Amino acid sequence: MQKNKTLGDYLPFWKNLTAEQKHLLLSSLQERDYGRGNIIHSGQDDCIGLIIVTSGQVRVYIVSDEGKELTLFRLLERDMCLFSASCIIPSLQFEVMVAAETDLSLLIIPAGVFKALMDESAAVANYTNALMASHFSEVMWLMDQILNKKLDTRIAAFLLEESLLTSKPTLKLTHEKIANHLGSIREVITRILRYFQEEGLVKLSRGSITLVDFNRIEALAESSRK
Amino acid sequence: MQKNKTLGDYLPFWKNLTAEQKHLLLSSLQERDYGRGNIIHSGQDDCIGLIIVTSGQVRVYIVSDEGKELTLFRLLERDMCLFSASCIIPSLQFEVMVAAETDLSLLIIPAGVFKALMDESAAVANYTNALMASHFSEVMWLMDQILNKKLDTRIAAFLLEESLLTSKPTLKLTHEKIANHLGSIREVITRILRYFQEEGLVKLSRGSITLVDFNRIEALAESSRK
DNA sequence: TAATTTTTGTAGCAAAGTCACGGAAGAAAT
DNA sequence: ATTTCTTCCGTGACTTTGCTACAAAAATTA
Repeated sequence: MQKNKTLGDYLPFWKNLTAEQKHLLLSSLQERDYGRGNIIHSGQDDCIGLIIVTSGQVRVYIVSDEGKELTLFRLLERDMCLFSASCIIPSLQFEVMVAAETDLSLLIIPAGVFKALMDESAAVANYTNALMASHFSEVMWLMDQILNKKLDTRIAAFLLEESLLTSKPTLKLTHEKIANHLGSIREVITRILRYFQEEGLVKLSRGSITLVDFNRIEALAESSRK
Repeated sequence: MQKNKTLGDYLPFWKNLTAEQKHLLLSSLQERDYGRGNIIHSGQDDCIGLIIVTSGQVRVYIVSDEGKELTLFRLLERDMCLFSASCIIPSLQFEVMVAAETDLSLLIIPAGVFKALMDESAAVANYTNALMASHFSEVMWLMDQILNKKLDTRIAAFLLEESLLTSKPTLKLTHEKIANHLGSIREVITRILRYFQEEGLVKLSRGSITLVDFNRIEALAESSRK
């Protein structure tokens, strides 16, 4: 890969860097591939660095003491994430998991290198700011969903999102996985999907869900989105 | 007030500023007082600037479409908050409310001034970063509470926090206000407080709650804190 | 004192989470 | 090909929390 060209493409602050800084970034930059399901980052101590998704799909989520999960957001191509470099921002005090949802490739800027750049360059620091703010905004949106929306609408929205990501009407998903995304539990998802099926919205079978009546699913999801 | 001395005291990045920057800050700095219950900041458009609490107590919270509230965190003396200056970080895309919980005094750094400093100074930008990260961390802690803890333990913890803040065992609080803090609803709070009273944890009367059995309240709250 | 507002109580139902178990579908092993 | 095993799903009974609606009690104001 032509790292030089690529990086300038990914990083809005690239043009504000000195030649030395660019060189430092390029020479320390790592490329790494992960297989579907692999953990990229786990908890506070882990600090591989800032990641940039070049292909594939990443899931950022939290896990409670009892093992209940909740997806905070996903990263697609060109997205970046700070949480895998939480050690460079000491006041970021919470545990997140970052995992590969598909086979994927990342660029990794080592934590130490990025920290150095942040300390030197206001442009880098401000970009970091914007990045964290956008993650923060997604989490606040999620907070509103959890507190104020009914689960059926959230499931409907999630199913649509999935079929959009995979471009298929049939999703290879277990009820458990849906529960893990939405911060709910398997039994409740089963219950509601069953109801969806009775209503003719979806067709269920072991390990897969086929969206049948897109319009009505969308109508349901709408009331969660607004 | 000796603004000079004070500001250097409040802002960790003060020593990294140039003389001009210090002057800019000092000359633009505002001092403002708010009465208990006043709204300091409301929603996206409002952008008075970065606030520093010099005395009193601030509540930062969100309000849903249906009017349900949830306290994100509080600010005490010496605390700072970015949300009243969300316009300087365009990717901060959510609506928060900031209100005076007691009579209080603030220092206000106008948004434009702070933005200019952030753009010039990596130290300021990085401090902003740290500030946002610590707010973010508090919200993530809250997310865990909401998703994974039972309401009775959250109420117990909240009552203790209140009695710590006011240094009194009798709290002047309505059930409604507690609900607004915890993102719940009045009836449920009433129900659980009633149960607390039956168990001899608290003594209730209109508009006030007296903590009776601190030990058992703490024991309950413990299971939410860990 | 009467009228009004605020706060609390309560009942009944709905939604979501928890617990416990069983059974079915598919994969792996023999 | 049959058995074993694992993963996934279905279900019922129960708890917790939220929602709706209404009423009573306490404080405030007129």
